[in-house]
Amino acid sequence: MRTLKYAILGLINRNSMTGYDLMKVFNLELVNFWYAKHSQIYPELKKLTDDGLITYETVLLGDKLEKKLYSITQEGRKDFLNWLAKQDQLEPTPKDIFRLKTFFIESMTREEMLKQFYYQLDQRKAKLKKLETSMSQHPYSKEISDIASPEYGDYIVLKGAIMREHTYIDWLKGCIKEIESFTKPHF
Amino acid sequence: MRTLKYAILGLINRNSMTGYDLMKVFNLELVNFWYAKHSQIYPELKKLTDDGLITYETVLLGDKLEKKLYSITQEGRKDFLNWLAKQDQLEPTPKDIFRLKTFFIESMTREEMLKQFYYQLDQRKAKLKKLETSMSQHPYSKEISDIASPEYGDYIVLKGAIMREHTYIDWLKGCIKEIESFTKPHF
DNA sequence: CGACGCATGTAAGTTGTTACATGATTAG
DNA sequence: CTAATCATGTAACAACTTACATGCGTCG
Repeated sequence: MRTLKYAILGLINRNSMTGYDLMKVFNLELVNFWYAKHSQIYPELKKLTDDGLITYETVLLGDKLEKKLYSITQEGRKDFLNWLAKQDQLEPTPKDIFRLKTFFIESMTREEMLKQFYYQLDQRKAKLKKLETSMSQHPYSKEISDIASPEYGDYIVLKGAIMREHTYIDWLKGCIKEIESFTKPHF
Repeated sequence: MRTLKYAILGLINRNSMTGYDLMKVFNLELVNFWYAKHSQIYPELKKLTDDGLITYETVLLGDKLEKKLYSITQEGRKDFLNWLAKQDQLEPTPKDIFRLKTFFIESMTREEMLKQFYYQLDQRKAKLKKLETSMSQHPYSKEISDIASPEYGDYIVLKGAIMREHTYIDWLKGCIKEIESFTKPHF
């Protein structure tokens, strides 16, 4: 589906940036729905340049360090907007190792089960806290300005990530409660 | 992480089965958290056999059709249980093309946005309906019998899938409401 | 001057998808 | 008889990860 291609085009369409910038944006801002290592980004940038969807100018940082500042071309923007407007079938449900382990729960002892669930719960809570911190610092959450601004996109996906994390936590808590009610019930 | 390996070991640990059976289980029962095509399953079965984690006996279906019925070995079970008990760090958040498109929402017109969101909503509702049908037919939902049965694992992951789908739908509805309130507000 | 961050790339390997390829069995 | 399902595999490709590899800039 070439999703990385369009993620890169979309970001460069927002602002001209370098491969290094892209890497940071992916792994800090977009990490809740897309990401890529630099080893995947640089070859893709080369490909997109060859295809005429982006161009770059070399910029000096200090005396020697060269960086490539990429901009989108007309053709690139057209390709991106076309992808964006396309209606997609639902993707397959994302894979989830912890849910897979949960499926096999009958092969664990109750202690193991609970240890697993509590460990997940701790980590999920920490993740949620980070997301809520981001939200509290987000400009859009303070003042609903314009639905056509890039900040609005940031804002609603962040809201979605928080909701998703809440639900995962609720599921974990429900499982724990149920398992514990079976562990020490008859007294 | 060799997750496919352990998914296969876990399933064969539950019941001896063929590659074809595995394919069906992945794409019908486990599809909400793991899946694989037959082109990935058959080579993996070969590998696991070579590594002594599973064995097979050839069974005839009719006069000629040979199928390989795989069973787990002691070594395989040990490997599987070891994986199951291992505490994992949180995986990276699953990728989601629709959330990515939502992030780029400022490059869409309001009509396009809404068209996208409503289309997603329809599909998600249909998916939820299917999940709820599965749940209503699930033996465990009728009579909470034993937490140590395989059905319990089935049941709680299905419950989790329903919760996840509900939340996705709530998010979509929230976005639609917000966008519509901006589309026709000042009259 | 040392640590950390900026900056860009390649190589090897794993995982997963799509397509190619074949043939038997069963239900209507 | 024919379509759907059962059954097993390989080949080519795409996507992604981990490791290798190098060098500059800045802050303390």
